[in-house]
Amino acid sequence: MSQTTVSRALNGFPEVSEKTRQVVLEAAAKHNYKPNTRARRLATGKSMTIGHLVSVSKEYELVNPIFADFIAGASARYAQSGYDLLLSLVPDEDEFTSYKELAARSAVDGVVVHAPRVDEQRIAQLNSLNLPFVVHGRSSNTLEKYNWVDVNNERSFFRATQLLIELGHTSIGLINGVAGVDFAVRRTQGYLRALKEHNIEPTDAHVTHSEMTEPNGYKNALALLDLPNPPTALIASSIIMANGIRRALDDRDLKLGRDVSVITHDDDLSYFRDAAAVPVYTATRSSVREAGRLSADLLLKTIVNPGRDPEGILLDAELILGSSTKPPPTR
Amino acid sequence: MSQTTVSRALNGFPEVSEKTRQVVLEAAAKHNYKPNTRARRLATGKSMTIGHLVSVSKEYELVNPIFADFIAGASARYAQSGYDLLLSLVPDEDEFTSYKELAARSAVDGVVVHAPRVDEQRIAQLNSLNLPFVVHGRSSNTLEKYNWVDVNNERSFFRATQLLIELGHTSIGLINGVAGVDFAVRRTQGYLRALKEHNIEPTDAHVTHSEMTEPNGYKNALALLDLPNPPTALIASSIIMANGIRRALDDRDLKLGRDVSVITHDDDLSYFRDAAAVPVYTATRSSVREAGRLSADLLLKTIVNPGRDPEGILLDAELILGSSTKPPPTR
DNA sequence: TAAATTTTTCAAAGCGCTTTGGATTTTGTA
DNA sequence: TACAAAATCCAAAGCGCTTTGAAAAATTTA
Repeated sequence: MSQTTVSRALNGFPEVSEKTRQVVLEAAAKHNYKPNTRARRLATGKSMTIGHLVSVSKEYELVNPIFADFIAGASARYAQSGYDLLLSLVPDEDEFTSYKELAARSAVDGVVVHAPRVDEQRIAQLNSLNLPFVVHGRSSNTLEKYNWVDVNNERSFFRATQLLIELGHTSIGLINGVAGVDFAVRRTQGYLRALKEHNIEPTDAHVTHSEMTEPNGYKNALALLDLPNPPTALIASSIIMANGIRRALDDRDLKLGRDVSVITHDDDLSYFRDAAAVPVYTATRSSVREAGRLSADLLLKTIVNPGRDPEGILLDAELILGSSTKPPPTR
Repeated sequence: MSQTTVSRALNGFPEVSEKTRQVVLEAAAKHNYKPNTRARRLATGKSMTIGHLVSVSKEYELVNPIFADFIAGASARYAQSGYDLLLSLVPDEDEFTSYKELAARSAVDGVVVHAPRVDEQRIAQLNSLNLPFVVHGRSSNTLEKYNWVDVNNERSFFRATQLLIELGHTSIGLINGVAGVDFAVRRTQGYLRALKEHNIEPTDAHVTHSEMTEPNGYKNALALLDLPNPPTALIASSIIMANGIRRALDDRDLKLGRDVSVITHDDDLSYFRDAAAVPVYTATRSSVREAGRLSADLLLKTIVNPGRDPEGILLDAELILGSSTKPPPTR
């Protein structure tokens, strides 16, 4: 039997009879034959690989656990479609160099951009490279067309803030992600809009920005709690920070919910799933794993059909009522 | 100039003069030329790719944040040596199928095995595939030779338990990882050995096994705290569980350290780094990122030199004294 | 200067597949 | 049965590199 026939049988072409296909498939199964990835990729001109570049700040070497869940969602889709996932952690200053290198050596068919900034350069750069990509998040200050999957951060944090105000809180802290990263900016916007709509004067010192680690949640919560007029409620950008906030409250002998209300954004991380009947945290919840799935779908669609117009998918976070929010304590 | 010369110039062969090499390098840099990965891999017969298969329990779809840090450590080494990292999340029941497939289609030059069980099948299977691999952890019940990088779990937990006993605790709970996973078994062994050496009768109900999530830390801590004779100290297998334990103590109006002592294993995760002058948690600390680096080194060495005898690297966790351990409260 | 040696270059083969275009076989129709 | 059409198969080319083995150029030695 010729090589051609075998190749066609395995790749599901119609030019081969069902009978021979069966013979081929059986023989392949028997000898555990799988077409050599390297040869196949060269012959087809496709890499069948999606690149995820996770930028790591050189100084701190942080890897956000959120990536793990996002990638878990995406990975399943890639596998379904026969794609491999190439993961690369790169120092953030030369992330574009890495994209360019991947494109130049034809190592990937598409890439996912994580954590875009408000004024993200990578988007225009990738468009100029002609490498299909999807952004997890958005970039407010760009006119480029691009694929993205994002949560409605502004609206979520508006609602969260509003909820606290309606409970009677007038002094609300925001423990946000790194300044300049798009989602953090939008969250601050939502927070400020809610304050404004209720005629509450915002206080600069009530908003903190940092990597969303547990220690930073702790540190920033302490900073806010130790203010002369401490906020009675805190909004956190990550459930990991919320864990740090709990620790800070502990240190000050304050009780979460009773003394200080907390709302957190909840990415529904698999190791922090808040699935109790009454959730522990009142939260704006949106599964980052689902975002990973959707991003993968979008990217694969774009790769298969390169002419496709870029698309944006906006997810709405649910506002989940838990036991971490109460009216402020009466003095 | 011939293709041969260019190839040799770029790949650093000595047969090309320094002058022509410079010309080639400049031209390549100018046009951002990088040899096509697909063609190069076919020609060389190497995949220049390391596979990380992370098994995901189908039921819960959990992705342990520990992987993120481990992979971060490994990734840097791969990049240095020109290797790509292929990440694949697979349902745990068919993990070997995935290894076999990767090997059959020559997609990777080596793989990393995560979270081996006491009676791990994958090790013998991989040896039979002749695919270089390194295990993060060990497998007690196998006679196979294999590369591994592990922490001295037995000793660490022995020391942790001993410390608590010396502080005066006689009732100590262990909130461990999933039963049957090698590291969890060894930790239990260390814990039991310390109890035995101090003539403390172990109590079955004082040891819990589960995925090391925050909710499980909470749940298991509550279960222990609500026992008729609750332990006065807890040992946790992960700092994420320790966060759950803190929440459980909170719920019972107990103070960490003062009312209940806690020691946790601390993988030095980047989002949970306990770097205060006086660490929050007394902990057995060992950087999982460093383990990732060492694993990568070991694997790359094995790939370059296939005849190499398998090697094991045993890391010793430091016992870090923090503020979460005190003598038991006097009644 | 000529021969021997070393350095530098190159044409061509080959990596293991997919795909093209044509040949062969089978099936359907008159 | 004979022919056209459809189904099935195959030989060979090509994917973009690396590597081999040999040729050409440069250098050294006699």
